[in-house]
Amino acid sequence: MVRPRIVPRDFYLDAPDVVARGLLGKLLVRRYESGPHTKPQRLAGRIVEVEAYFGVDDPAAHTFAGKTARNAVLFGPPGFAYVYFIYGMYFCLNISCEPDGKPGGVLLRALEPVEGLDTMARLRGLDSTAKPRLLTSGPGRLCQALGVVRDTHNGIDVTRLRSGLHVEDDGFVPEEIAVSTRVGIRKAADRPLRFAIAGNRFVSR
DNA sequence: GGAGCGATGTCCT
DNA sequence: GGACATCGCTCCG
Repeated sequence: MVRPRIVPRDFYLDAPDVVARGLLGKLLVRRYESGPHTKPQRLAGRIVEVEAYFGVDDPAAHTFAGKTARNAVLFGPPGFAYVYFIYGMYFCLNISCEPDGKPGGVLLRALEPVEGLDTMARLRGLDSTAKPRLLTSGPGRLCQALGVVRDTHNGIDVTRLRSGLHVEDDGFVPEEIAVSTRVGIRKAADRPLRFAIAGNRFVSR
């Protein structure tokens, strides 16, 4: 392992499938403050499952029908969080990629929890003895475990420490990447754009 | 352990 | 009005 370093904006300039593969093994880190007088805590998980969404020629992408108020972040510069509300209950987190003006993003689907598991369990409404797998295996679950919500996090820069949500590289490199089709979509459901660390227990489903 | 299904808010057709 | 990049519960094997 290397001294952890924040993943720079250049990393996110590439096409969604390239960025998606590259994100596997990186750490998603949240600086979480439970109250005004408590000191911030690090919540961190290793990214083990992602999906790529192309901007224009991908019918499954939120950006397929053009720019709207909701998806504007995906049309902006790379390295920003796109958080949206789904099924009336959950949030999902993407990171924008491609140059400014060209839409594209990567959905984070599962983490292997690394730091702050107790707090993650509490935020998920689970007992601290709950199986770690229930904390962050799934796009809605990982947002809940890290306290990621749209009001606070949509549009923030994940290449800045002060954002409170960033991605860092500690040198971990996955041995093998498993490729499959994306989960939970109807359109373009046959495209091989889901990537996961092969054999990792924290991959969803 | 897996299929089926209801909950529930926001956005665009 | 319908679809939705989900989850957790029930029921069945």
